[in-house]
Amino acid sequence: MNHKQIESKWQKYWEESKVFKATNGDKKDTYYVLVEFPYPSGAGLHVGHVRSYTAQDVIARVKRMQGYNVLFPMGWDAFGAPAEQYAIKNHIHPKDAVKENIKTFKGQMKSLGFSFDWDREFSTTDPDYYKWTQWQFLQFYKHGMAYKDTIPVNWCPSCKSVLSNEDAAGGVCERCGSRVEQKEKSQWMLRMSDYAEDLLKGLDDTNFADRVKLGQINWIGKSHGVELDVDIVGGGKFSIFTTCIETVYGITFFVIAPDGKLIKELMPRVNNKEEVEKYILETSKKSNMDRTELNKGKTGCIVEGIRAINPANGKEVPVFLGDFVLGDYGTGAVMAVPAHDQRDFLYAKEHNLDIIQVIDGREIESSAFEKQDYLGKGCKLINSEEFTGLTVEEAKDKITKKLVDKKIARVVNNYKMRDWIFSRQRFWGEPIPMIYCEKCGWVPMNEDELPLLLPDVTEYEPTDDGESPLAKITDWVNTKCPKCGAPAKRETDTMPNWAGSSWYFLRFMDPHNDKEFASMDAMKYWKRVDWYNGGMEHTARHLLYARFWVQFLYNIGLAPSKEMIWTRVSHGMILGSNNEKMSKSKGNVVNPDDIVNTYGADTLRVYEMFIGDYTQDVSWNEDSLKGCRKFLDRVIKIGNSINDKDGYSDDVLVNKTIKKVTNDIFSLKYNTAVSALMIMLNEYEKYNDGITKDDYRVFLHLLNPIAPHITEELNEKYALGEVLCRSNWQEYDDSKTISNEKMIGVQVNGKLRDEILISLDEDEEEIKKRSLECDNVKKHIENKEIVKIIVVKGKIVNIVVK
RNA sequence: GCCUGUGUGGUGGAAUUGGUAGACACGCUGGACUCAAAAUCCAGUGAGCCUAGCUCAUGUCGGUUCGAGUCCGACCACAGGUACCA
Repeated sequence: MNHKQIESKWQKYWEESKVFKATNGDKKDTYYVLVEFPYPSGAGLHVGHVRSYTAQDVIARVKRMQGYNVLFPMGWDAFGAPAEQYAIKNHIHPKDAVKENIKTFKGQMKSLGFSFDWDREFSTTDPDYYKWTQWQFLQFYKHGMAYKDTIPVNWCPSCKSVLSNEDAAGGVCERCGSRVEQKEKSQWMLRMSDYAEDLLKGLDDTNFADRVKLGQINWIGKSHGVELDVDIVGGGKFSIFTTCIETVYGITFFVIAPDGKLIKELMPRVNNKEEVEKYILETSKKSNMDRTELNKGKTGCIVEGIRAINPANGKEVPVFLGDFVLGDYGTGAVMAVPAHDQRDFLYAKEHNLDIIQVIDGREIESSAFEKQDYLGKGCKLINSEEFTGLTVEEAKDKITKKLVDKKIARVVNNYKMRDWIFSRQRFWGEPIPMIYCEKCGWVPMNEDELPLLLPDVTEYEPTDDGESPLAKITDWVNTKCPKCGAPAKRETDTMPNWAGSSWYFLRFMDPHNDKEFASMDAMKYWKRVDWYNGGMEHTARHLLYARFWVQFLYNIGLAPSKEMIWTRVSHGMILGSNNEKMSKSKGNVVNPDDIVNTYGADTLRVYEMFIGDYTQDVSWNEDSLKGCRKFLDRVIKIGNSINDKDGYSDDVLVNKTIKKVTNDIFSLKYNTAVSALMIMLNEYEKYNDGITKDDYRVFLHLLNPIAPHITEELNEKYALGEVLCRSNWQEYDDSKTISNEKMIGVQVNGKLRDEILISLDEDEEEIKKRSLECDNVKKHIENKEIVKIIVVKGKIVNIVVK
């Protein structure tokens, strides 16, 4: 059989008959299968894409056959740096490059037979789409959720350009190799930290895999502790946050962030201004990498003239600057207890500061006695006035209560998750629809003027001072203030790549709506994404952004529920045959087109499902691929052995396989679903007088979601029944999934010695008796006392002897 | 360092969740067909030994149990994420 012919025949049928079209309002139950829409790069579809798309396609196809109205859409996440880089190099408008790439991707996807509803396709770069991304940004702004702030960004002094964290990996500019510095820049921010608690709680209303939930929980990084006010000698105060209030009597100094607001306020009172300012400058030149990797916990500088009072015991201690304290986490200041925190310990040693032990348990000569070592071990406090002698756990409560009662402390939660930096100094992104007026400040564009289109230009390089390329286009930048009409300027930053992908799944529910981003009716109809698949690398950030976006829309009445993604699963990567990530430079890239040409789309699909555990990484293996082609050839061949009998040749085999394939598909065990089908075929091949039409039909049907072309063709060729993709999924009779007879093992003292054939309704005493009669069992129990005989129904017999 | 995941034949991987370890497939070996090769088909394939059988085997060392790849404790290795988060 010619796979190319068959594939194009059925692909044409699916396209023309619109079997995969999802209609809003259909009375059937809905099921929304989503796979992360790809970034259409110039390299074309990767075999890794094929893995997850096939898996989701299988789910979508089975759900359709099970009678659901299935939404299985596809689109393009096409804004972002790679297209812009390509445009800079080749002087092509990114829009044109994207168009080309989409064409390639779409062709490749069609050649693989994915059952997407192409009528709902869109790209994040379509003005009809990004109009609504901009509109939603305006809602964030209008609800006080978007604000401008000056924050440090990665800056390459030689390229004169702002770099993303990815481009500044290792503290070095990816393009020129210079050291990256931190530069203050005014950026749009979204108040995501306001949603930290809701994002944490919302996880209970999802069915995400545990490792995905954990990823989210860790990223949000909640810690429970105490915020404590600290008086400064001579007036004034600041606050610190701690999770270890039990160590408060061990404070020997405080450390404040060099990049925080506090030191700026204190500056007039500082005696060693020069030294302090030098240290602040040094810190600003370091990237985050330098701050964390180099001189761990040791650099710092005393702030002379400022001394603070330990609120627990009134003792006066010095204040330092240290770049390990971050200006934007907690309060930007910490209490230092060198006896019980390793970082404080190193700092104290470096700067010759006192170390006071307050928790008993072990000596602290060479390292700090930290909370992971003393918590829950019944350790007691020392050197802590009235709290001395209490256990750590008791002291935690009592010290907190005392300080809270004195109104100098508050019990609070802190989160690692920060606000979302929403500005990029790039050309190829959604323009932020804000206008700056000298008189009125930042003014949002009128909603009815959206979309704010990206201008057509030929230069995409950022400006010398790190502004977006849009800043150079004065025609575009200069406009009028929507409020007062005075001359004003547009925001020239664009949105991050994450913006468009934070709500695309809602748009798929109602993709052609020109009145709203999606109607409430459409969103209520589809309810949620039932099954979402994507890469592990997106389970933290993308998923968090998307959930935040939905929760915000829900809170302002524009989404039907707070969590709109139910199940989220992640696939493992496909590595090259040398077990390394596929990349051009390593020469281990496999192009799916070549495989489809040589072996056929069905072979590639079967192979990618069979290759191994779906959630784990696997490496490419051409030999194994050939084995899958061989399997399909045997599927074709066995059609020649159809006899004219009715029914199934083996009821148990059929029912068992239907059950296994169905269950495995919905528990991500595609590999064992395929193997169950291989076993079924192996059995069929053993029949002396061929297989029945029913045997063949049920087999083809079960294989259909994975290998849709060849199975439809064979089903048609032998006139076995209705087109498979329109047929009801096979049901099984659970009572027929197990045969009445079974071979079970007979053990003596846990070691297998023989086997007996039993029937499932056989009496236990009878089984015991027959077990003892086995020749090999007799040998092993000879001259021994039988202690007991354990019979596990339908599984095993174990004879315990002494 | 911390978090997460993974360690099973020559290879990819199974194992009904504590019950016959190695399903299924690849590879390899032998055979059939062929002038020959490819393709296809058949048989074998964890290691070892005193080979009707026995012993050892799921990263290492202990433990629980009639019985452990699976549970518990300690450790080792690899991969990914994260990083001075107070």
